[in-house]
Amino acid sequence: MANIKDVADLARCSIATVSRYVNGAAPISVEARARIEAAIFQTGYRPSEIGRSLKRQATRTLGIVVPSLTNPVFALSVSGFQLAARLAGYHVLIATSDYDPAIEAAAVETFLGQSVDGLALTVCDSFSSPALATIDAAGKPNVLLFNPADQPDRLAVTVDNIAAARAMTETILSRGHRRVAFLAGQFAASDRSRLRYRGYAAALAQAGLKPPLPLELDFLDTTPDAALLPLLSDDNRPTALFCSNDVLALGVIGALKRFGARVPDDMSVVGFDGIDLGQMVEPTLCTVAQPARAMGERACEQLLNAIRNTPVDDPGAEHFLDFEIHHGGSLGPAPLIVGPIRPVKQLHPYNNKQETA
Amino acid sequence: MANIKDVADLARCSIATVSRYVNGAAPISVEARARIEAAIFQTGYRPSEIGRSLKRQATRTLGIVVPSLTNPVFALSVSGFQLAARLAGYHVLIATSDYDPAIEAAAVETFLGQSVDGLALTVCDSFSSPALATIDAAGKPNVLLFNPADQPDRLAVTVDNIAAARAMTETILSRGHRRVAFLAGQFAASDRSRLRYRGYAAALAQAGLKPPLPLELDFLDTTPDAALLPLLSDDNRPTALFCSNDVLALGVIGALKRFGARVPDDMSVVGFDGIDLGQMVEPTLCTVAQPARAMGERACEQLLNAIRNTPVDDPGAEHFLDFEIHHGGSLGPAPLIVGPIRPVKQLHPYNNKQETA
DNA sequence: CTGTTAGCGCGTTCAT
DNA sequence: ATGAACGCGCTAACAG
Repeated sequence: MANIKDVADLARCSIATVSRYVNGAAPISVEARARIEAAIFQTGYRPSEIGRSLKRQATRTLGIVVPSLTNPVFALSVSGFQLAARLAGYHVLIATSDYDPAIEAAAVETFLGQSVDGLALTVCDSFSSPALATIDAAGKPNVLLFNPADQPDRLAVTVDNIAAARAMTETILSRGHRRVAFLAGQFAASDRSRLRYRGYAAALAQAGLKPPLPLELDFLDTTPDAALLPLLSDDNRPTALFCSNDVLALGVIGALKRFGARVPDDMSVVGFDGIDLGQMVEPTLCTVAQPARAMGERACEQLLNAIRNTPVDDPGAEHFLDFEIHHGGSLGPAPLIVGPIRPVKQLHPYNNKQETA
Repeated sequence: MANIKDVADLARCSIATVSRYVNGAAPISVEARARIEAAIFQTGYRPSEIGRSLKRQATRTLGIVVPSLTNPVFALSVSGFQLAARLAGYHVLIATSDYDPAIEAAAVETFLGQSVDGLALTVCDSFSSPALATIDAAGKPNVLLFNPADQPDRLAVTVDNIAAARAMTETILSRGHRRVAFLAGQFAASDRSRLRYRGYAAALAQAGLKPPLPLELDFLDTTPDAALLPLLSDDNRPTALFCSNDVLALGVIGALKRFGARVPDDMSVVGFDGIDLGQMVEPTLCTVAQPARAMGERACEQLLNAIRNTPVDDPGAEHFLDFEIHHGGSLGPAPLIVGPIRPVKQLHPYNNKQETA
């Protein structure tokens, strides 16, 4: 790989002149300019960002850590973050934590070692995050994405999860449902899930109903069928299920269909996130949508402000974006007669390899 | 941010000793070791990867560019790539091209400037990719992911798209279908789509059928409903639709349901990719599954081999992984009576904002 | 307009 | 076992 000296030698000038040309930092004589251009073309020279970073003491690189890339809501937020970063001339390093605080912390260590200029992260629990502590100790600009702010001066881009879940629960209740269960995928590992449960519980309480405990479904490689069975086969089964995210909700709807239950006639199901695929299925998924892409973009802007120390009206405040209730077909009126739901087909895992071609 | 000299001063030793301690490169006296450890703890010192990279002339960083992160098949492959890289002690830079060859090329420029040690990429068309040309010119180790190899000595991790599409088409034909259409999302911008069409066309031809031209559906912010109308409302409409990817297939199934058509009774639909969500909906999506996560991992391994110049039995060969036909419920037998399909509801876009909370 | 030089953080060679 | 010194690629301050 050619370096600046190779170009300078070939162009018969000093490296300073080449640098000035590359950065447009000062006027260059036409002859020198021509020789430099030729030399750059000949050598295929490309300035080394790592050399630049060393000198500049800044990398123009941001880090972002999310629980996973396979949940569309995170993929979308990363996408927005990346776009905003690129428009501002920044690069992005991405890490996934797999909902593990230890991996979170390791990713942060990595990023600090890489000298990123700032860091966005969606952690499991912002109030007890070793990763966040590490960043603070290092004094790196940072912003939370989806998580609530754990300190008054913490930057955070999120929606009001409690209010959102409360609004959604009220919507469910308005359709006549009185037995509503809350299902969570990663309850222990997600402060969002817990906030949403609080909103749900508050709405139920206000309606004079006693909120049941959340049902935690930790299904990864299998269907949620087995875990749902006790809940569904009860004589006093719920008539509506509030799932803490859309991926979970779609899985639950699949299970219900396999059980021979109709959605929403026999059981209503709602989700949270507003992923695109929820609007592509029938019935469409009733959910509370977060503007995930915009949130990623906003997080990036906030972070860049912090890095550049841009004065803002309301520094270090929690940044709430609006959510939207999507009235999909998966939420219907409470059924008049309710019976237990039991499997009619044999349970089977998702990844059923039925034939190899 | 503390640097190695700060630590050395505090520990009353030279930077060389600190370096040796940090890298475990040579034995250190117990007293010095203790002082260094204390100093590191006190200062919060973290070795600068950028300093190391400058010295080492290698960054232990890989780049990967994919069309988008919001298509689960790419998100999954990136996830696998990332995992394999981390296990090998490498970091990963990710870029998305949005199916634009110019952005692809720009991403490659960026990565080269960042001095990544190697590059994995899913390009629009490997046979006419400026990005690929740039990498070759720079002599950077690289591997194609999902794309076919454009040269004999190109590393590529893919499935045999032609054979896969052919097998799937034969499966469709075996159910009695005689009019099968091919729908592509990004036909022009995806060499995979075109290969799959070739496999499809070959299977039809072998069955004595004339393959119709592919129908290109470039729907991003709207439903495919309008674009499908001419095809579906024809008296001689197809009885099965081969979609070039799963996201497209799910969108098409949604459109059919909105039209009041039943899948698979009135129309069969199959996809390509094998995304998880395809198995969560009812009917489950019949598709040919690629091991996307494993492909990402394999691509990473191949790339690392190339970087380390590991001798391999079959260097620079196209690397085919096995695909699998997933027999989902969306493929049924050809209907006995076939009538045109026309909309029963009003068309509406996906992102119908029905209420704001 | 151009060249010389110092120094960013680090690993390493060569002494000791 | 330890330290001094160089250089990786680059930019900026200074000198001309």
